[in-house]
Amino acid sequence: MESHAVNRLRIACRTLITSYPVQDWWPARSRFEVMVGAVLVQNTRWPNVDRAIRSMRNAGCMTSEAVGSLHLPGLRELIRPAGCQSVKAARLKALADWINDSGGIRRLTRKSSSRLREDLLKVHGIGSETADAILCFGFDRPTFIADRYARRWLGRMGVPHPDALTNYERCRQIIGQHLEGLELNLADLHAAIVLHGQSVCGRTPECTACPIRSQCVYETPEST
DNA sequence: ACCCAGGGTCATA
DNA sequence: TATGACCATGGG
Repeated sequence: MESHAVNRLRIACRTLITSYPVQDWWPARSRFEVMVGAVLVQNTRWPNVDRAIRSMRNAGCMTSEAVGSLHLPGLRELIRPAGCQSVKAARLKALADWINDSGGIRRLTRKSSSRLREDLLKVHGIGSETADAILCFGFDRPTFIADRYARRWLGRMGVPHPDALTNYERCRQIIGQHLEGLELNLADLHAAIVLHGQSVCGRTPECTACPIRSQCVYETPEST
């Protein structure tokens, strides 16, 4: 990517972060709760996830030990509001088993980010995006989350590399490289990108109320 | 009565 | 490797 494009991207990132309420965008009381939320939020709206999380809290099941020793039907019932109960209950089980077999979350904290990501991807039900969300918000590791919102937004920013917009891993690699050493809070950036995508740039190409419309490729020169 | 969301897996071609 | 069905609830 050309240098001025990278520079434009960097400025847009900062503008985006300061334009949205990114603090505590991911509400969670523990690392484990972040991980649970990351699984439950797969293809699901947060309000539904919140209900499921609360019901797990109320049942005293918001620990890897509790989830590990809970019967599948019971867990399925607890997380029902988040949808896809059967699938997600099994995934939470797999997650809890992995944590417990690894000697707890404390132990996992010592791993390097790349190793942690590798191991997360081995857990059945945790793909690249969920792994990155857990790394970023659960373990406070700087990680660029190349989800659909991000890729769509990057397209609007005029990111030229075609591979960077279709493939998740490619996007994470390429963009992560470009944001290297920019002192950006990538958790805040992800929050801002999602909030941005959900508010104004989610479905329409026009960015009427968009805080970064001056950098948006859909904002043609003749329309201003 | 649709459509879709802060995805991932599995079965096909 | 690249699509498509499937999971399933709640909100628009």
